[in-house]
Amino acid sequence: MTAIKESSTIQENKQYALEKCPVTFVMEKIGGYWKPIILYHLSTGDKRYSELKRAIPAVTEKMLIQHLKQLETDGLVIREAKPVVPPFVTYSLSEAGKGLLPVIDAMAAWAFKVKDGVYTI
Amino acid sequence: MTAIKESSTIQENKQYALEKCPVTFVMEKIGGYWKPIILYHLSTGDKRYSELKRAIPAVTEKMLIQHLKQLETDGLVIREAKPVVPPFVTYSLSEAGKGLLPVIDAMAAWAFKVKDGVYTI
DNA sequence: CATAATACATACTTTAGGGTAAGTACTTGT
DNA sequence: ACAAGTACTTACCCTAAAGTATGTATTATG
Repeated sequence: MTAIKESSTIQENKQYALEKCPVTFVMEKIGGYWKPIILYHLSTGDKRYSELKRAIPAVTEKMLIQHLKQLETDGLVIREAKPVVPPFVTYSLSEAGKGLLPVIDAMAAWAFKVKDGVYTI
Repeated sequence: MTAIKESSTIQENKQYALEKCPVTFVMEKIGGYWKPIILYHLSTGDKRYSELKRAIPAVTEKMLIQHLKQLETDGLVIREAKPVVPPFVTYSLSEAGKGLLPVIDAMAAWAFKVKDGVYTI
């Protein structure tokens, strides 16, 4: 249990995020490098833990499970475990998680436009 | 100039991002805590540096200027400086930057839905 | 009996990013 | 002569996040 320094700008900010700036609020939930990528891979349907691992080879197991737990805690993904051995766990998007798909889709659309040279960056 | 360790998963990943995952590619450009917030504040029109500072009180000057420079380098914002004293510098979205507005808008729309209780998270 | 498969957990180390504080340049106003 | 305003810059420190490596439970299978 690592104590959080109260004077961290970002941490203090998080308390008031929704009131102050909607984008800040979203960044609390899906900020960080891996979360949007996980959501993107779940957007095409339920995935087992091991399927996500294969779909995102660059992520370490620690990061994957950590972010899945956070996304679950934040109510964006749903974890379902069948009581079998070996374990069978699937992750899927909740309604709130599905509500974020326009964000993910807009990201993908922009990336493809860049790829196609629509924008010169 | 701080050397980047080659063995960082995220750093290595960045080389191949666009090929592998469009969302990863976008996260390279607007990932991090402050960038989407900056874009959000620029979405309503050009802003002077000092206006941005006032609009985002929680950000430190170092972070603000650092991210503005990165966004400029990435071709998402345009910096225009009038050669006057005191300095008069305005930041605005480039075409590519404007292309990201659907992403920002989708974020804001989701946040307001959460606020209105459309989703239970 | 040992290995494989799945879905994690945990201890420890490293690093990238963020925070603090101070300084710079140039001119106008008092 | 000194402060005030604007848009930065730079040096140093600290922490949160990410990476590495190993361990756990359970059962089927050779």
